[in-house]
Amino acid sequence: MKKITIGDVAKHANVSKSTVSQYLNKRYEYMSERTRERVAASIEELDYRPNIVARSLKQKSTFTIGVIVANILHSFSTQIIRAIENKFHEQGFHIIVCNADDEPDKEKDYIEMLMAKQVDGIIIFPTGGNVSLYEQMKKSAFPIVFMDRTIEDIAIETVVLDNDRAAQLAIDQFVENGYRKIAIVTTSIIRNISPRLERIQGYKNALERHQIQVNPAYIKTAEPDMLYQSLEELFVSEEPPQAILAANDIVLMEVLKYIKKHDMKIPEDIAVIGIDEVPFASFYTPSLTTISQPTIEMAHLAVKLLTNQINKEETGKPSVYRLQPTLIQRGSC
Amino acid sequence: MKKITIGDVAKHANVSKSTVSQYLNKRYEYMSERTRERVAASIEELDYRPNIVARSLKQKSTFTIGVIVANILHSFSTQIIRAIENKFHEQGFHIIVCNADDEPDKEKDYIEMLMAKQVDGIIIFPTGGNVSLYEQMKKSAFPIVFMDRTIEDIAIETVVLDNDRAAQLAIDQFVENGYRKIAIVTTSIIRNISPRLERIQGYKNALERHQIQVNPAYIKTAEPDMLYQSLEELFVSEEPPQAILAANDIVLMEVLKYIKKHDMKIPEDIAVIGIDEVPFASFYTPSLTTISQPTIEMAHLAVKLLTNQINKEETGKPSVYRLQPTLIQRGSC
DNA sequence: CTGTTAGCGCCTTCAG
DNA sequence: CTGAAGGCGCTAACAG
Repeated sequence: MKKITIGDVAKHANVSKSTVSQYLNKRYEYMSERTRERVAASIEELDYRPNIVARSLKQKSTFTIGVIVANILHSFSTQIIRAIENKFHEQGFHIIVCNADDEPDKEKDYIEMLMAKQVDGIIIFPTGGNVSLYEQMKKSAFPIVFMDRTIEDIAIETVVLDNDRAAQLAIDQFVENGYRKIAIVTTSIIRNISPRLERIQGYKNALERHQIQVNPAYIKTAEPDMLYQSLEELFVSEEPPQAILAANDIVLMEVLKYIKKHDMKIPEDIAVIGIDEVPFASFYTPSLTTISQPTIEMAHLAVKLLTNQINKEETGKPSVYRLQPTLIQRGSC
Repeated sequence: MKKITIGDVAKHANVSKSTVSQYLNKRYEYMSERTRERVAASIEELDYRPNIVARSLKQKSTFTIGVIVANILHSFSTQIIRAIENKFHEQGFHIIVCNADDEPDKEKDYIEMLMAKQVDGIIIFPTGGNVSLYEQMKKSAFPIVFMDRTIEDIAIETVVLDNDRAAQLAIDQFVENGYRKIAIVTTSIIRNISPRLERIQGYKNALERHQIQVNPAYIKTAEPDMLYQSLEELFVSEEPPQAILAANDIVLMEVLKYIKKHDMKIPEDIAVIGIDEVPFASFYTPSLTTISQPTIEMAHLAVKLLTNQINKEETGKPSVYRLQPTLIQRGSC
């Protein structure tokens, strides 16, 4: 099964390779009607398929985009990926998805691999552990946009949620419903991941605004497998909270597990709000109040920004885009 | 920002391009210690990155695999993709994921695109709508393995669940718990998608085995957005079922929505078992009994089969691999 | 041990 | 309108 090439088609159609190439690129002005038909027929007959690798080598564009997510286990990542893929597919681009697993080393490998593969651009949920690499990419004008997390002091276009506001929306909702002992729990902040920090800050800001004293014991951060223990600490304390803000979907699920295990009632024993929409929110019992991210918009914006960079369309706009979350009121608060 | 190439490195290090190439391919026997160091230094200094596209053109291998899922909305797809990605990543392969959205035309486009991109192989959840294309690929010895669905009369290696057994496990569980009026609901079978057919068949087989009459009204199939209506028909009938087998995760969620909306109690009013494990199964109230697919094993097997094909290792083994499901007993039945 | 030489398959001037 | 020629960046003989 020898691969058939443009040369074979040319021979078969009795024209030169360049004519076939013209045909492939739809430059029909450059050939007679008859030639065109002959070429078309030969392509059909030989079942010829152009080799995109060869074309890419020549044209310096692979029509492929890399997407590196920090952690694919978040439903947010999955949703964003889906939306990005849809959008790029419309434009004839493929995407390669990589999961850095929150490990800067993996992230570095992926970035280098993707660049070696000559992808036309990268959308990345940065771990934050490769600042000098980011800078280098930026300097070499490689198209890149950050998603979900901001990295300080780097002028790279970034699309994130207004995390402060997300937390405040949740706290407002709690306070409106009469809760004052409110905890927030989130996954580990040892690497200063911006959305987590910002959500905690938003939590504090909101409490202050409502003149509620911030109780440090009500702020819990831990790796996913330590979350159960953190919750235990929260609830066996002298003054357990009456409400919990789960700062992302993974935390939310851990919270729900804990609550079920200890036979507590939502919202009577404990009210909960989760940031990130989860597929079961609407039919869980009780239904779950959540703060949802505008994933589609975020994805589309990121795609747009990246596309502009690829096409070298200059934009004088600001570099960090914060999109607005929405409170979806349901039954858990 | 000119791209720097192997030639630049060669010049900088005062050696020939081929020596640099040798170095890149770790054939250090072919050069002196000093040369090696010089090359290494130059690469470092120039921040050189090999161009994989050029290499691929020469070597006829892109170290990239295409994965086309029929419908990415199924959690099963996501799980499989994750496992496939992990496995291939170990071997230095990238994967490109495509979502055919259950549309044969999209599937066709993707297959052609991936082949044009010279991927080394494809794993595909076939829609079933492109038989002649499948055959053609098979004939040209292009590495390919099917997943999740069987296609008749095509000798392509296929990894699927033992769907008959999956349904039987569920029915056995229902019957053991005293249920006899058991319904099955699944997504549309107009395109003869094998797992759906097989699950229905397994359902029938099990009922027969238990000497329960098969009631056609208890077998419902519909597109996702028509599922609600199908459930309505099921429950407003003269003799509503006491138990429902949800044949996949999407159906399960619709069932749970319906049940919640109508304030029914699980399992008192209606028992339910779902095929496919869902993330909230363990902490839903009640916890959900499910039939889980061995996703990791399935993915690894598919990867292995594909890898063998890529390496042209002949296997005389059978062509359809049916892996075993597991019943996870919880509280919904 | 190192350099020279041909391509891989395609695209793109540039003559004819 | 069509064809010849060169080159994208890298690899792989094959000489030296």
